Amino acid sequence: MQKGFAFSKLADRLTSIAELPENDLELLTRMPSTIGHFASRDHILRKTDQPSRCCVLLQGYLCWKDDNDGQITSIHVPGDIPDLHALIAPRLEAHLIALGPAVVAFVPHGFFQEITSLSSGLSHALRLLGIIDAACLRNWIVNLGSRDSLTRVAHLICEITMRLQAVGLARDDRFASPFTQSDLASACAISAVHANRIIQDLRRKEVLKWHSRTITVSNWQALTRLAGFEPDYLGLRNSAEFQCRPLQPSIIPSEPSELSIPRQPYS
Amino acid sequence: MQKGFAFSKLADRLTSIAELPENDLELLTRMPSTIGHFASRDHILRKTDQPSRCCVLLQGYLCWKDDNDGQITSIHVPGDIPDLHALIAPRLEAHLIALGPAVVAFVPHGFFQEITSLSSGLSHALRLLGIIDAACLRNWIVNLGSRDSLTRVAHLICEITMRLQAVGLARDDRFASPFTQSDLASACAISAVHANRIIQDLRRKEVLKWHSRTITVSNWQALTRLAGFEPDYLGLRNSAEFQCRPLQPSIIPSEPSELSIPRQPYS
DNA sequence: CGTTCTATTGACTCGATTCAAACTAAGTGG
DNA sequence: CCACTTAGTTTGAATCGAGTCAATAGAACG
Repeated sequence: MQKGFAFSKLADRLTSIAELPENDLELLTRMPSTIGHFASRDHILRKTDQPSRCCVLLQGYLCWKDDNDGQITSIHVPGDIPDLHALIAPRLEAHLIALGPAVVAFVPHGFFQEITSLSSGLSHALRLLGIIDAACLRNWIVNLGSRDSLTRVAHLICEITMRLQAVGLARDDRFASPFTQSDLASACAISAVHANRIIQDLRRKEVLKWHSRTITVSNWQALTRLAGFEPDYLGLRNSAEFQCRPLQPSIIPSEPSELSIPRQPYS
Repeated sequence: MQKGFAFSKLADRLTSIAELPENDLELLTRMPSTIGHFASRDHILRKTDQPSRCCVLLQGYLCWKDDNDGQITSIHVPGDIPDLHALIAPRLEAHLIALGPAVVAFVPHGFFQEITSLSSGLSHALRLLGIIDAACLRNWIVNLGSRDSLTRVAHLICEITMRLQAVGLARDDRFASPFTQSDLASACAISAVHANRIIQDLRRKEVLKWHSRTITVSNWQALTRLAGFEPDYLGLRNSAEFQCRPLQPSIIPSEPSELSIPRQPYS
């Protein structure tokens, strides 16, 4: 992993939602971090932990999973800081778990407190990050509450795709899906059996392919229409760039990029 | 409405989640506000608004309601600031609507920015407010995702009861319920018909009464057990006080208090 | 090369929705 | 103060989406 990768993934994420001057990016480069590699299902944080560091996700996926009934309440992609709120409220409400192999940069709380006091721009961007997380939760409530299971799954895939693209991944509408259909089911609050049937349905409708731990969105327009996906809530500055992309993603049949499918030094 | 009521409701709420020194409370007394009275179903904020003031709820209930499918994503009780996030991100994702008659104090964004810079304690408390809101959303995702409809309704009533009590209302386990069964259904993502059957079931189980726009929790223990209610996520400093209350709330058959059932100057 | 995890399929069951109708309470205006 | 209107609640019957159970097929892993 190249030097400075930890900070640059976070910088990608922050600039996707807020304009940051050079000064602020310069501040980010000083981010101290310890890199952690995790295998699928590993616990990054347990409900009982009282962390003094934040997790900046660099590769792979993490999720918050409810202790009691295994409901996944949010899924995180590279650049996210799933436990940013622990800066203010040290109590955790769920487990933070790796969905597939993941690389995490642990950054001391103190660093964020420092840059918050040094730069109003970064302070604003970090708060925005928290607010957008909440907006995602609200959107997910609408999904679970008001949409049928086909729509839910389609919507989740839309969201993940766009969030990956916001940090420079999945540019060709392909991305690693190391999570299982059961994981998907836990997120969408449906049974694993039903999740499987939904995915088959999406395949039959020719909007996506899901093979060998890779999802390929073959018809973005149809998928978003099916999902009723309106990405405003993601708060992306340049979301139009993705929405209005050409139908055929790329002519060159590229391999899934290095960044979307993490090399697996742990397997 | 007595002078200073606006600030004191917010003070009640903030002290329910954080310890605040006298200085900070003194700062709150200077809160400038414009009082607004709303009838049931009134829109306090529309999705398209770009407010420059926050809403501090003084009496009644507000909810965020999704534009497209009417899903209620959160319910707010007196002391709450439903649109606190608009301080950072001016874009709204839903409508803010009155569930029953409501009284709101509009407070300029500038005031919160000011007290945030003046007092680290208030800054912390306000951020905590936002984080607890998010924790409620997460909890609600678990509810919609993993629990059956009886449990959902029971859980919502538990949550509202405890949040009211945190700001000094519903002390006797009774509170105004000006919302309709359809509102409840929109929150719990069930049909209105089914909501009605659930409520009848809860009545039959003798855990609550719902008559003449008032809900009476007649068996708190049974209701929380039924709901699997674990109120940690509400972040209340003194939640044990409520959890361990005696089974029989109060001997004196009191009228619902003035504060829980707003007088209705608009009818 | 067997073990284990994941994906797939079919049959049955059940919770919840929908539709429709009746009933009740709460305004509104003559 | 009563007739009329409207909003909300209650009930029953038919239907459907999704869950559960159970068994098999396939992929990944040590």
